[in-house]
Amino acid sequence: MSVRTRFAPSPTGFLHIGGVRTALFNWLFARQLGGQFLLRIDDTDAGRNVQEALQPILDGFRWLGIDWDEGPEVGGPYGPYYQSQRLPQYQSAVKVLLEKGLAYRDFATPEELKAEREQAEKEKKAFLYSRKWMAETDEQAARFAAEGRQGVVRLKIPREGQCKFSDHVRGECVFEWSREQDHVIQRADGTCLYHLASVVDDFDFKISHVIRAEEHLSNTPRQIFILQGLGYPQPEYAHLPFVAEPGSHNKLSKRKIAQYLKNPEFKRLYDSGVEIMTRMGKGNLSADTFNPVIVDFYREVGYLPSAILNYLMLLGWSLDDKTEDLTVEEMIRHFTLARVTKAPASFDPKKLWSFQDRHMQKLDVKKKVAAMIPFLQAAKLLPQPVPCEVGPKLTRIIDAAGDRLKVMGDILNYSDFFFVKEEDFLYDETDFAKRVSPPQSKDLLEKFRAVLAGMQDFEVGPLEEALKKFIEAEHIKIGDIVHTLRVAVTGKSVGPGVYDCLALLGKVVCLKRIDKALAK
RNA sequence: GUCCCCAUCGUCUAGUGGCCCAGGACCCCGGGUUCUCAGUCCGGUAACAGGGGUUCAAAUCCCCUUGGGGAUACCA
Repeated sequence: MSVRTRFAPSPTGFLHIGGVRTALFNWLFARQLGGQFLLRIDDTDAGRNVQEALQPILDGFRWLGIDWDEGPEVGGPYGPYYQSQRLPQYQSAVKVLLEKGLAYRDFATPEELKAEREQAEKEKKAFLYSRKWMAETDEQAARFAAEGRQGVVRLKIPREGQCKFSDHVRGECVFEWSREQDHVIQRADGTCLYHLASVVDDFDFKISHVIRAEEHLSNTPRQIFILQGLGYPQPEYAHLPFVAEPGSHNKLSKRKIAQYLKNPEFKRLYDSGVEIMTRMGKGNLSADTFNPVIVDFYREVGYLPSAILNYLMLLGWSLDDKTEDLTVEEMIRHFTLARVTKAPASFDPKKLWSFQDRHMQKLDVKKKVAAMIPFLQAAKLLPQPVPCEVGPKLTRIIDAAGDRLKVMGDILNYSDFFFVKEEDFLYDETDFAKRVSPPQSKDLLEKFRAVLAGMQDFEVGPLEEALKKFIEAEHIKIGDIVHTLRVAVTGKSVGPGVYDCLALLGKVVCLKRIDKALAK
């Protein structure tokens, strides 16, 4: 039988980082074994705008390179893949269970149930429904209905014995049937509940391995009861520990974003993203849709999908005692359920940052150029379409900026002065006051301007040579002139090497800006 | 409350009875290199939750305690 795994997002409007980790493990597992990975949409209670709320999730997966063989937008032989469109399948499964006596119609009111529950609590006993309003025959049902009661369908869970199953992460699991409730599988209005739907879907989609978050571990017995009742084969199970909040073992939640922003490291990551967005004129952001718990954040700011995947993979999984960096191909090759950790792992923004850093360092310049152009365009530093001479120039700029570019959006921090029109060129006032304003700085700048003006070959090598000669002649240290020079031509004190800046700016622009600085 | 799961540096982890007075990575702290920043190089701090067993030997096995999480919904 071929390996088939699935991930079942509900259309919430955004892709959560913890969900990606679960999806990633499913995807890696299927890809390694040459199987299929599919997406099923849990939209049973979402109502309208499903498509709208689903789009960011699909976009997120596509951006990350997690592709699905069956599901929304790609279809597949076992569809529909939306739970909201599968009610007939669920209802016929309920009918089978009813016919086999493995489920029953129940007419208890919520109040009656609540009373039983409270009674059990008072006696410090585990609650177990008395089945007082259980209708096993049509007559009983009719009698209850005549009283105006609404009927639901419940599972008739055995009250003795054990449910045993094996889990790839947890090992052998044993649960007492007597601890299970007679869970409702169908509401009075005929709609069905998650556990039933999930089991039916997994069977219809021929899912071989159910790889999901550990919160479903204790739901597994009731699902096994359903699938056995339906005569389905049992899939393999693997329950993954969840991704926890930064610095705690609580499950990472999209609702607690405000709280996470109080974490300094999380905040820093967030702020760096906001800064880049602001430069692109997208500054008015809501933390509900733009923050480091949501995948869109990383796409917008220009992270590398491979870095995120690499980080997420090592959250609850390891290859050995030293391997950290893996390409996507290596992830697929090495992944194994047996090496998944049992304890929850907390999300560490700084560590993610360090993966991004290393993946970026290994990335080919050509790819950086292609990826950074849209950022420059969004910040209105480059026109659309891009003039052909920009390619080589941008390549040199990116080379010069080197490892300073941590994310694609960083190009805006290191290259604006290369692209800005002369009339829009501005100085950072603090840097200018410190590095250019002092009279001795201006003197040196003026003298060095003359040297630059006399140069023919305005390239890195000759520029460096000229500057070295200059400091020797003036009996100064390199630091006495280089900072002044940098601020004069780039407007700020931080950036690529000065010789690179000078050469890339070109003689005309450099002289113009030095004059502007001297006149200021 | 009841049932189930989990527990190694601040964080992610290696460790499946002797190779571990516990290894790697991130962070942090020193120092070298460099025109700034970034990077890079060298070095450092830092953990087996606690208590009982079992064993010649325990981070590793067992029990208890503690702490955290999950399930107990006509949520998914």
